Amino acid sequence: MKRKATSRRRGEELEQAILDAAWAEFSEVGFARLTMEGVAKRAGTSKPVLYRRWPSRVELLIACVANRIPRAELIPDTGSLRGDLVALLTLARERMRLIGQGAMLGILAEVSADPVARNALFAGLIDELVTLLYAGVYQRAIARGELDEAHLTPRLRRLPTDLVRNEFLVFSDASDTAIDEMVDEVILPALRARGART
Amino acid sequence: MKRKATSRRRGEELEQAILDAAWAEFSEVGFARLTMEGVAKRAGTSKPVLYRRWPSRVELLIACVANRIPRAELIPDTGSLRGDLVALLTLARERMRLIGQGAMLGILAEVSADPVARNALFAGLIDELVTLLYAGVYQRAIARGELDEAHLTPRLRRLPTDLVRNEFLVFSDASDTAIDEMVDEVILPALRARGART
DNA sequence: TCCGTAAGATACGATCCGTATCTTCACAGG
DNA sequence: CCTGTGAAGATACGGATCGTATCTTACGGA
Repeated sequence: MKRKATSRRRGEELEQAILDAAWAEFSEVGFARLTMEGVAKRAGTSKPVLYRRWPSRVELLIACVANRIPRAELIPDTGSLRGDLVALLTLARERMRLIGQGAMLGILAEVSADPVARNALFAGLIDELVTLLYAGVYQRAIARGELDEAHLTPRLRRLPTDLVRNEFLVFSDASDTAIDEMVDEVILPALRARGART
Repeated sequence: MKRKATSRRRGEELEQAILDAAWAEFSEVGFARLTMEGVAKRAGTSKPVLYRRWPSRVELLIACVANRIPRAELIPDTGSLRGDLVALLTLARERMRLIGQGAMLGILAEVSADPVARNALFAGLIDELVTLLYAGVYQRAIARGELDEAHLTPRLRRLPTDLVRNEFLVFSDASDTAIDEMVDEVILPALRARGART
């Protein structure tokens, strides 16, 4: 990854190269062993260049992850609330697998004392799934007549993502079986109890 | 915290003094800034003594927390499954408040790559609440006739602790309102769906 | 062509991990 | 009461990595 002596990148090009290098380094050595020096070397640059853009290791990682996660995907319409829920939880799982348990925990831990970075993280990565769930899956179910707006308390809106996130943070993955359990034993019963017809 | 020159503690006495010092240090500077040297100094001993007992910083922390958390508490019999569930979730919250979000995330993060420490954590701190839930709350509900053994899938046994843990890990606390929501909007409906009479 | 700005290289202080080494004490067994 | 053993406690070390300071060099606009 050594760069030609007479080719010096700048601005956007350099920034993207660093983010790519950070992702590659992260994929290779994992969150815990990722170092600024390693990223710099892989990107063909040096630490001060990184610190000129991100104030700390964790902020670089957040930027790197936000840069890599596919944004605003659509949940396919499977024709039923149950199918859509399974699709959403599966999408959530794939995203979390991309990041990995160690990195999720590490980022959350390092961010838990810093309200600014915390808000950035939530706005960029955490709240989006809930929005997808509500604007896509739940709204479709309402259109189908399976759900009513009034059934959806804030807690029930968050429930699916809460369940899969917990599974991932504590048990490092969510199996297909686990997803089915969440949907059939928890989410759908909770919705039906408030009047959903599924 | 300097010790008298001619008084050398050993065995159990020394170990407890170290755990107390670790807890004091943790309460004062927090998880992220707790160092082995700081704990040793406060305990009036030195790092090698610590490393003779615990193989790493995180294992000392786990032992320290496990030592401080009140063990095998009883969930009061409130006369109903709902009341018992609220009591359990409240107890879980108090325990987590004692530890704090930062330390919970930090410990989970450091342990996520180390299966040995991971097992120590689960055996000492995580599984116990589920056992309390099952052996206490759920068994009483079965005796009352509110629940049947057959209603309790593994997922539903874990559900209450999963919910409150997620709340704490992501939002740093669980309010009374949040606990009520979990019980009334999620847990009880899920149990009723499988035949519980509550 | 020339100059300012940022890139890139290097070195540094600081912190903290986990270990090795060595001395000193407490307790047990004779 | 005396002495040997093993753990306690002090100190120092190598190694990693953080974030910063300093300096030279190239790019690109005027």
